[in-house]
Amino acid sequence: MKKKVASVSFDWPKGFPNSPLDVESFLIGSVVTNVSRRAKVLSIDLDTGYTLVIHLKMTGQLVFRSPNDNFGAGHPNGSLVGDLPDKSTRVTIKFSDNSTLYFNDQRKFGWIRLLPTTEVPKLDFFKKLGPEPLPNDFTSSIFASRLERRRNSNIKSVLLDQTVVAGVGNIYADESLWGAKINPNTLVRNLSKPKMNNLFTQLRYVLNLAIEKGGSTNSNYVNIDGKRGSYMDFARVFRREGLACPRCQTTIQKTRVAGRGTHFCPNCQRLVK
DNA sequence: CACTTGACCTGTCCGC
DNA sequence: TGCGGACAGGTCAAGT
Repeated sequence: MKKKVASVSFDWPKGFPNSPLDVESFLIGSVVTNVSRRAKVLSIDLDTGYTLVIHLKMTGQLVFRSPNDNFGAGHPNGSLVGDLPDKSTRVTIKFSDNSTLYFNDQRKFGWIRLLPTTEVPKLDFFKKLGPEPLPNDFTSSIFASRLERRRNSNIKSVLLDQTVVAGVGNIYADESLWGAKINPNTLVRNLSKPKMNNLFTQLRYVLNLAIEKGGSTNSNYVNIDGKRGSYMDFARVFRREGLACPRCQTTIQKTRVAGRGTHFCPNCQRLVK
């Protein structure tokens, strides 16, 4: 159904950084023409030639409700998110059919920008962004050559580098390194070609599994219906420190690599120099 | 230039 | 029970 913006409210000036001052007059009356994703960024195109660009960061939520929806916590279809707006709601966009889009963000790291559609690809982030990992034209040799751009860094931080490959975050970095039996501290220059190929396969496996499971609700993440994702139930190392490695039963450890919590099996994922 | 660290924010958990 | 501090994850600015 056609979604036409009827009203916009936001309690939080930083929610629209670098956007036209009069966000409301730009948005009201505009009609959504397309919704897309690139890396961890969402884009909602409008028929006015403007686009809402959204990043949820860690605790952001984008939840859509129709007037008759009842997805509250006590409901059989219960979601992580109850009645909205709640105290983490930063932006509310109401449509002419009385449906509503809520942008919630507990920690306020996320943002929404309103930009001319033609300006979106010119954002520095998009210009530097690496390829999407899942399309068929992304091959293991392309992956390997992009890793080589940072030969002297540890593989964990390179996986997290959005200019190398788009969209890989902390959870799926740890999970794919476990799958490929690679220690997170391994320098890229010490990774053999077979290991890189293995990592390529494991990364795509983990991402596809996560999509199938609706993502990872480590804390706040929910889908557009406000429902949590279940990948964490299938995680093999992430947040499983102190538990047995599913492959060899060795106790999983947690350390810090690239400034992030990092989980690995000290037996399966030995450091190769 | 390549690479690492700190800031951004708030809620939760842990120890005293 | 209260309170301080560590911690969580994604990106960018600032530092080495």
